[in-house]
Amino acid sequence: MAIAAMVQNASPVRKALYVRSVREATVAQCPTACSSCTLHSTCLPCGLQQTDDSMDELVYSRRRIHRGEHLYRAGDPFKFLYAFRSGFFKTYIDTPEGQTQVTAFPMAGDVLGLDGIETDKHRVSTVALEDGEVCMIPFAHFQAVALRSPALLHQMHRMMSREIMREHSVMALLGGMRAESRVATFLLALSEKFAGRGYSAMQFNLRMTREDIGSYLGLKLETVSRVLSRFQATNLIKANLRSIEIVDMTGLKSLVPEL
Amino acid sequence: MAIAAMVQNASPVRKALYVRSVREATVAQCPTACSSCTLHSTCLPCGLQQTDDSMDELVYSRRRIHRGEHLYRAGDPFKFLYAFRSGFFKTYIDTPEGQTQVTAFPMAGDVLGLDGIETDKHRVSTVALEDGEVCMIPFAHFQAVALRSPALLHQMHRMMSREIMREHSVMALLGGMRAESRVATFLLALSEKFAGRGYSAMQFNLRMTREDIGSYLGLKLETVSRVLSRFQATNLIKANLRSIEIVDMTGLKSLVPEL
DNA sequence: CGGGGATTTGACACATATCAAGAGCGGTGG
DNA sequence: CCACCGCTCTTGATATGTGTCAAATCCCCG
Repeated sequence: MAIAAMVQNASPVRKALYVRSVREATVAQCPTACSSCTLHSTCLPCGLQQTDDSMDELVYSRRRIHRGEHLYRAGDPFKFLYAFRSGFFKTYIDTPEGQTQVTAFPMAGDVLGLDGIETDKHRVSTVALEDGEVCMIPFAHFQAVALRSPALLHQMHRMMSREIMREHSVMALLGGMRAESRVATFLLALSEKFAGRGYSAMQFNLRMTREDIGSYLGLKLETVSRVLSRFQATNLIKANLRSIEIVDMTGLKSLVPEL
Repeated sequence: MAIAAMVQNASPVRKALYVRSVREATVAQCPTACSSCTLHSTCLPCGLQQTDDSMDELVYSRRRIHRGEHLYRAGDPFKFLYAFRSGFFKTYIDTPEGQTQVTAFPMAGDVLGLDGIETDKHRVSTVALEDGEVCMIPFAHFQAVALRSPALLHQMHRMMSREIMREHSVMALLGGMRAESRVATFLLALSEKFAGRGYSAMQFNLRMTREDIGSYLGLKLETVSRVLSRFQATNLIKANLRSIEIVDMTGLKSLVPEL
C-alpha cells in the first residue's frame, strides 16, 4: 500500500461520493478531511482550531473492516493510531491458557492503539463486531505533527489520561461490585455512549455476545444472561437477544453504587 | 542496596529557598540533579542522553512526606507530576458510599499524576504508607521542555502507555482469577518490583494492610489473610504479619495462570 | 503500660460458577 | 425456499468460593 500525499485532495465532492458509494470512496483514499469529518468533535483532533490545518495532515489512509476481521493482533508491530469512523469493536488480551479478557468495546469516535507505544508492539487484539471504517494515523508522523502543534499534543495526552481513568473505573467495577451492579453499569455506560453518538439512549442493539459481556465484567455468560432476565422480570428493561430497551432508567441507575 | 545510597542529602533548609528562575532554582533546590540521580534509569528522564541537560530543568522542588500524609487528594488541581525517590505509597479512588478502591502501590522510581491531565484535577488520592521523598515536576513546565526534547516526550508517552498496560493486567486479574491466583500474582509482582529496586526478591515487608491488598485485588481482607495462611501451610511462603518470605518461588508462580 | 487497630480463625450464608439440557436464531447449501 | 447445522442464549440443579459476622489474639504506638 502506497502511502503518498493524498490528503489535501479531500473535497466536499468526494464526501458526497462517499455517502452514495462507500466502496468507491474508499478506493479514493480520504474522502473526508478531519476538519470536515462529522466525528470531529469527539475524535482525536478535537480541540484544535478549524484554522489549524495540521489535523488534516494526520490521516493517510482509511480501512474498511468487516465483522470478525481483526484490525490488529497482540504482538503486531505498532505503527498506527486508529480512529474509528463507524462500526463496533472489542479489544481483548488472551492468556496462554486460552482464556481471553475483553478490555473495551470501542466504537465510532474512539481512538485506539495507544497501548502500543511502550513496546512498539500492540499488547491487545482488536476485532470488529460489526462492519466499520477506521482512519489510520501513522504514529511516527503523528508525533512529528504533534511537536509543531501543542494543542494536538495536549489532546493526545488528554486521551491517554482518559483511558487511564476509564480503566480505573473498570477496576473499581470489577473489584467491588456484584453482578447486578456490574451489568447495570455496563448497560448505562453503553446507553450513554450511544446517546453521545446521536443514537437512542433507551433502545439499542448489543453487538457483543453474552460471553464478551461476561469477560468484560468478570462474570460468566450464564450469570449475565440471568441478570438480564431478572432485570426484565422486574421491569427494568426489555431484553430480547441482542436487543435492549431500557424501561426504567432511574431504577437501573439505583443499582449502580455511584460514579 | 542502591536505594540506601541514593537517599536524601536533601535538607529541609534547602526547601525554604524558592523558585526564581528555572536554572537557578533547579541548582539551588535539588541536591541531586536528575542526571546524577541513582534512580535515573527507572525514572522519568530515562532514555535521555546524559548530555541532554533538559532533564535537569524539570524538578523545581522536592517534598518529604510522612506516613499517613496525602501527597494529593482526588479533586485537587493538577499541577505537578510526582517522581518518587523513596517511600511507599498507595493510590485509591473512593466512592460516595465510603468504599475505596486501591488502584496502585507506587514506590521509588515510579512517576505519578498523569491521571490528572484530562480534567486538570486529580482523580485519585495518593497517600504515603511509609515516609518518603518525592520530586515535584511542574506539568506546564514539563510540557514546555518536552516540546524541545522529543526523547523526553517519548519517554512520557511510554510511561502513560505502560500505565495503561498495567491496568489491563489488573483488569485481567480482577476479571478472571480466583483468590489464590490473585494473591500469588500480587506477591510475585511485588517481589519483582523490589528486586528491580535492588531489594531482595525473596524476603520483604509489606507496607500495606490486608484491607489495602484486598481492595486492590477485589477481595475481602479475611480472604487475603486466609490465602496467606494457606500459602504458609503449603510451604510456599513464610508470612508473619507484614513480613513475607517466599520459600517456593516456582510453586507460587505455578498458581499464576499467565505467562 | 494501656488501648486501638490489625490479623487470624471459625461458622455460616449467599452469590456466582459449574455442569447440563434444550430452545431459538441465523447463516449455508441443497 | 426449505432444511440443516452451529452458535448463542436461556434456564435449572448443584457445587463451591468468597463474603459476612463474630471473637480472640497480637502488635504497634502513644
